[in-house]
Amino acid sequence: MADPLAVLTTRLAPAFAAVRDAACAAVGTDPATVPAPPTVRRSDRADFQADGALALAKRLGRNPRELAAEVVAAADLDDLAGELDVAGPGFVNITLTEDAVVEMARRAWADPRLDLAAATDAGTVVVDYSAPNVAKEMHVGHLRSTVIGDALVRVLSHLGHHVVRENHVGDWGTPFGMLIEHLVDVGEEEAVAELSVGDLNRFYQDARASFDARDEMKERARNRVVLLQSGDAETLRLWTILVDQSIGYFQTVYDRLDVLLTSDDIVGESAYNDALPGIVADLDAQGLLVLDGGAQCVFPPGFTGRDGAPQPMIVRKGDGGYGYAATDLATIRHRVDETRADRILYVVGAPQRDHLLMVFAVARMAGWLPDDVVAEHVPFGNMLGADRKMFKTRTGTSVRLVDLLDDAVDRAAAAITDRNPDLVGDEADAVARAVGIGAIKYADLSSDRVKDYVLDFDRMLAFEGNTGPYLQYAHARIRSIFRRGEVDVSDLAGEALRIGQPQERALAMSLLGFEGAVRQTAESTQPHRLCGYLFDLAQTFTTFYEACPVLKADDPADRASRLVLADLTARTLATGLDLLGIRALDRM
RNA sequence: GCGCUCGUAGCUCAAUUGGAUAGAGCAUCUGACUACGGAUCAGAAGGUUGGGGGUUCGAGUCCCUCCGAGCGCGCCA
Repeated sequence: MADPLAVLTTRLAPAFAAVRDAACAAVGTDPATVPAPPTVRRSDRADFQADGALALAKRLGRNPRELAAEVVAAADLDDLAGELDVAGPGFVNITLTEDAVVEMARRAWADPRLDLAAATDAGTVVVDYSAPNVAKEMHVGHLRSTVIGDALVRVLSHLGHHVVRENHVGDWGTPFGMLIEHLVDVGEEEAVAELSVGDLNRFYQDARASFDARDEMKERARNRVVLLQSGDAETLRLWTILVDQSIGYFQTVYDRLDVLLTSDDIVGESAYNDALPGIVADLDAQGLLVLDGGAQCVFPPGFTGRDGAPQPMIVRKGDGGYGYAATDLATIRHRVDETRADRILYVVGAPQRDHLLMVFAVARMAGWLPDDVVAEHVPFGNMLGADRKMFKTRTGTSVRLVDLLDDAVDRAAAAITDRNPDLVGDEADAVARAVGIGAIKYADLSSDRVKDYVLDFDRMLAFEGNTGPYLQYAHARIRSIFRRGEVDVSDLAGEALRIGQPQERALAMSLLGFEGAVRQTAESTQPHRLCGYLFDLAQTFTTFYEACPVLKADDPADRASRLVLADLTARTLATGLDLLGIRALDRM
């Protein structure tokens, strides 16, 4: 394992346990009730610090420095670290030996996976994300769910989890009466032509306008919904046209976005239709169903509404139709019983929080969501315009996602011809796409997802600062070293690694942080952690590169060692970018 | 009215989930190098973490309370 955090945690655990046991024996406390994790973290004062003695001292009413000293005496880290120090109120400071750093970095370099260990608790994780609506344009709101979900899928997969992607597209409900009737009005060929080129906004708005303007249309739409729900063959055929055309269009967006989603991942709301009566029946059988105001509801405890009254979750509406809560419950049931999920992530906007918590609560009450299955809302904030309000066009409509992507790629293309005129033709186009799309995605991933963020093309496309282009540039620059030096990486296999210079050591230490960053990203479901790590790594590399000549090193052994560090840096950046769904470039 | 989320340098954001002296990038200022990709590096300056109180060895982080912004709260999904 190339993760010093994990290694040190494992190696220090016995010492902390021994100190805990002795201290407990002295005061007659049951050691089993006193946890004693070392809690190792990076430190400014040393390579790492172990904080465990502080918590232990508090729990047992002891002097933390004393306990820390006992830990130091009991610990055996001679092969990894020099002298351990007790510092401050009771930290144990740890500095790795040069040999230990070299050994771990070498192992990472020699391994295609960068020596990143698989998760010990690998299980099945369902990630529910993207979820556009049939016959409706994808807008910037879908960007966040799609991009964040995709990054989490990649990170979890890389850690060895069995990840099941699910795109819960909105392909059912009352709007389809209106949409199908509009399809009939414009004619199938015309509608297909409109939808296949991705003009979903116009189709939907025309349908809406027609619906709003004509009572006759409202009547037809109502009847059509009934036909749809009763399984009328002709209606289903028309509905399928809408669904297929939309899914085809969504796929073109996913391909442009470089996300993993395919049509195989689509499990529309309609897929659960047959399960809905059973949901209601089973809730009723369990005595959880309450008829209230004509609707069939469940009242999970702890949820209150406007006037402090209990908040209902409507599973079946007064008109007999099923609410989306019913579909969500059926979805959970399926994911637990059939998919055998251990963890279910919902990458859904923050406003849905209460709804999802209620669904989870009801699913637990009904026994469909066992205690050992984790259901987690992964909320995110809004993309805002320059005015700090919801990102909209001047006319107040939502911005088409594809227009946003076009804009980013155009700007990236301009920036690239400006900076590197040698890059032309297909390669220039490919680079512009990778940089433009990467910039958008990185901007979305690099700040804490629960917060709103302001869309700013100039900033996200800047080649300085915590941006996608900066990381892509850092990678390309390293690759150019190998091109210019005509270095064959495989020739470096037997070379010793040297980290005598502080910048060399700092780079090696940064490289060893990769596994921890990936793991932390998975646990917190916060991709910005990985972004922050990669940015720090890139900065550490440029500092190294400035101070330590690589191709021009005086000593051939230094040159070889630095090439290894450079190659490992490039591969770590490339792997990290890949986990974010962003392309690494060899030239730009 | 109730609830949720957010508030950190002039600007855009971090802070390993309660750890040591709150860190980066823009922008500003001072230096370095006739450049292994200058799309650079070294450094300076910039903070009462919205205000106030509390919890403890230790708080940007947890609790209470104000202020401000956004979003939810029965038959749309």
